[in-house]
Amino acid sequence: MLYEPEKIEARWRATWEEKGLHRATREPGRPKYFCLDMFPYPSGEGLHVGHWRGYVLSDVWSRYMTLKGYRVLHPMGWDAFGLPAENAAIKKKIHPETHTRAAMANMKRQLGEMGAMYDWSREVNSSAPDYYKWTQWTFLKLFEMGLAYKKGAPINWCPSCRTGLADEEVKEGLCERCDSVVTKKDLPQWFYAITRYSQRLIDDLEGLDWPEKVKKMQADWIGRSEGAEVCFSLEGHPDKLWIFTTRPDTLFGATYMVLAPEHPLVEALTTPEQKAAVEEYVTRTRTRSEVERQEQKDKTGVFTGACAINPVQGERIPIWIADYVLMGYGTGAIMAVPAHDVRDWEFAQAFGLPIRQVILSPEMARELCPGGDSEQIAARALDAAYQERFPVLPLDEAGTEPGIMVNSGDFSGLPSLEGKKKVVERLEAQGLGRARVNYRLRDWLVSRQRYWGAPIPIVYCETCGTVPVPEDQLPVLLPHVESYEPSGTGASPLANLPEFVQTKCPRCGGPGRRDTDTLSQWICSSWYFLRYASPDANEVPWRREEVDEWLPVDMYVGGIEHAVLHLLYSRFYTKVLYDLGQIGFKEPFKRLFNQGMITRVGTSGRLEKMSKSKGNSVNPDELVERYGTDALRAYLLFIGPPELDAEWNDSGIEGVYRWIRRVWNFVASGSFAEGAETRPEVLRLTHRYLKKITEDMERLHLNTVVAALMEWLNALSAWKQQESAPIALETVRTYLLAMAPVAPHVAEELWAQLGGEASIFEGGLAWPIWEPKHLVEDQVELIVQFNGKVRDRIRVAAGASREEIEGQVMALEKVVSALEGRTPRRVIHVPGKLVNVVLG
RNA sequence: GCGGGAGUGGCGGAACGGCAGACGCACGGGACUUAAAAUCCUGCGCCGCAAGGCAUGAGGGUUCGAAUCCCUCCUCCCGCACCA
Repeated sequence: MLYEPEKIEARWRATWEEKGLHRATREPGRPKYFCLDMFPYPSGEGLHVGHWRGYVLSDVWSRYMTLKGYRVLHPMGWDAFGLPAENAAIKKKIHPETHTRAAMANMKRQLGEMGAMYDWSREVNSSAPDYYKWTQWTFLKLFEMGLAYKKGAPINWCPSCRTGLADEEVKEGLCERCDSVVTKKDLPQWFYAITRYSQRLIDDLEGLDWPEKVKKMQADWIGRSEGAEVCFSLEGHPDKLWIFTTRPDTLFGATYMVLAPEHPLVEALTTPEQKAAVEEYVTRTRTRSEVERQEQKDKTGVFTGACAINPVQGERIPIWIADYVLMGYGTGAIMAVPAHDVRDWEFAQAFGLPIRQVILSPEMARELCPGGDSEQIAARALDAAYQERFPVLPLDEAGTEPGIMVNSGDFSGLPSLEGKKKVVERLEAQGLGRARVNYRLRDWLVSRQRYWGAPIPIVYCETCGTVPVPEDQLPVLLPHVESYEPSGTGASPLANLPEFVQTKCPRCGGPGRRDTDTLSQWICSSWYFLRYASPDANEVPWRREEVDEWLPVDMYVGGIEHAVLHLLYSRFYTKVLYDLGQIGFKEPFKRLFNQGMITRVGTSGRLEKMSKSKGNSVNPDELVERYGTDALRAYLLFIGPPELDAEWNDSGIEGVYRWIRRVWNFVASGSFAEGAETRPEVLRLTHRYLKKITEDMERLHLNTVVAALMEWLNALSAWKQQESAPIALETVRTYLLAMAPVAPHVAEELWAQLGGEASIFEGGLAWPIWEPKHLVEDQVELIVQFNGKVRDRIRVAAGASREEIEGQVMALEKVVSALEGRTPRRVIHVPGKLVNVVLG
């Protein structure tokens, strides 16, 4: 019988579906396992083998966990609302709704052919009213908590996507989706106050079984930094100027101040003589994009004409404005210490401002006091400070390292770390400062000026103001429109629909206008994993007992591109819902796995991430037709370590296809003995590979799992050929179980051919366990080395003593001739592995 | 600039203090075939007829023993990038 995958694969998938084999069920006594893929957006271009990689990985893992006896929830759904889906539709000039429906159907067919054990009864679709009703509900919950607010501010604007963007969606000044240069635009927008969760989002990273890289990317993005706020009074002006610094120990070295050009005090402070220059600079800054700012890193700025008073020694220092100080961070103002900050140094150099050293680095201290111990160094530094030797040593760059405070009044002589605390203490006592922690994270901009999304459930009423749509009036349906292209004016396409916009105020019944923006797709995907627990719930977003049953997600598989977008937002949402008492856990994803990309040389001639637009995509449909799904699955595992990128090789799949066919022929052509395996050699072989495969599975080293399956088959084939006695059926069945997660269709078929009545996946706890007793050998081979180089090998009895073995080694012909009568300097004996004879 | 990851045959990779190159791809030789495909057997890091020597980006170090640990450097990839 020939191996013809097309004849068995569809049949088994139909059988699995009929039996409801992949339905996740509640069943007391068996532990649950939630294995989740990041849900895709329906693209119309379908899936390429790069997409398959992650899905195959999670499916192999789900099937393995099933065989280990877990009740596995492995669902799939569609991130169907939002920019990616809408842009895909616009590109094809098809209405997003029509396009999305067709794309989902095609992708669902492809996912079906993959043979993944998805529980399709739980499919979710974020663009369906019964889903986005609850997306809107989450918005209302955040609104009630005061976490959703509207503010007018210059926002990130993508002129190509014609919508506002969150900071996380801007990469190096370019739009994350379309690479256009992001500009600034003044638009009132909805924000989520994610910054209130900054510290918790950092703290809870610790317990997560995630790649360290992703945890670090999140921690860096949130960007905690400890320092102090310091109050400067202003000369001839009643207001105070608050600044944030991480280096209060350098306060004596502040030689000028800088305000962000947007700082509220700029106008009031600027003197008449400087007014024109300052206004010109402010206007210029406002029109520059992030990219322009990044390209031109030379420091620019203008003097305001005003001066501030240093709170520690009363010195007058000039106040400048410059765009290297950002309004969005800290207080939007800094004290500049050019001697100890590289940016301030550059600015001072550019504008000829004074540089005063107030920290003596350990190297300089040594130079001033050669050969001295640390006390002498400190004393010498003190001496230098008291004598007001200024600067202590000529600086040729900013010294940012900690050291000893000098030129700092009675703080001189303190190590800078201690000085930080002392300076803050004194400022606090005088009411002129306080310790303070700042975060780099900004609040999350969630409104989009686009059509294809969940409408924001808010009504504006002239008498009641901003009124949330009551829960029982949800969903606010997205109207079907003919013209859905973004306007680009900042108004969403929905603003052109009077029948949508004009409504009644839910509070007073008077005339009201609906909010016409839609919610970012990142909101739809910030809670979808909860919906899988109760996809059919109508009256609630999810049933508490079902969420408690299945969540949190035990294993989450997806690309690293979501390291700070989706994963940060989902963690925030989970914490908010926890605070609301809606769920009982604080982190959504216990374990995270980022699969590597599949790359291939594209039209550009370079090795790039696979995608249709780069002309390097490989369609799985054709490969499935030619080699079958099982071969493609196995090849995507075999291609390399799953966490690393891998280059697609067109002929690489041949190897795994041949392996599967050899398994087929091995089983189909064989006559096997009934009952258990008795020969220790075959048992040893079986358990050796079982051990290797189980251990590699646990570590997710799926490439070596496939390699071990190949080796195991090669060994069994060789054994079958050379021995007259047939191999036991049990041995073959064990092999099929071990290969089942990788190649489920062929394993299932051969299992049935060997008389299996139920599905190979139905056993529960069917994963074969390796047993140490079968691995024991009576003889072991040891390597014999001279000076660490392999020169010979010997077989010794497994229980042989050290003396026996070394005696045997010393008697070896090669050893005798190498020694030439001398005594070895040393003999290293690693039991079970080697004997290393160290010659003189 | 700062931070992280990676450099092993013609190629993908394995080993992660103890036999470097498992398992495959490609390629060479052979069997079967009228022939081809498929399949099977066999060879395959480099130098050398061989014995042997040399080999894990480069150089140093630790160790009886280093692809693996440490230091310096080079190259590539990724993240962040005026966040005070």
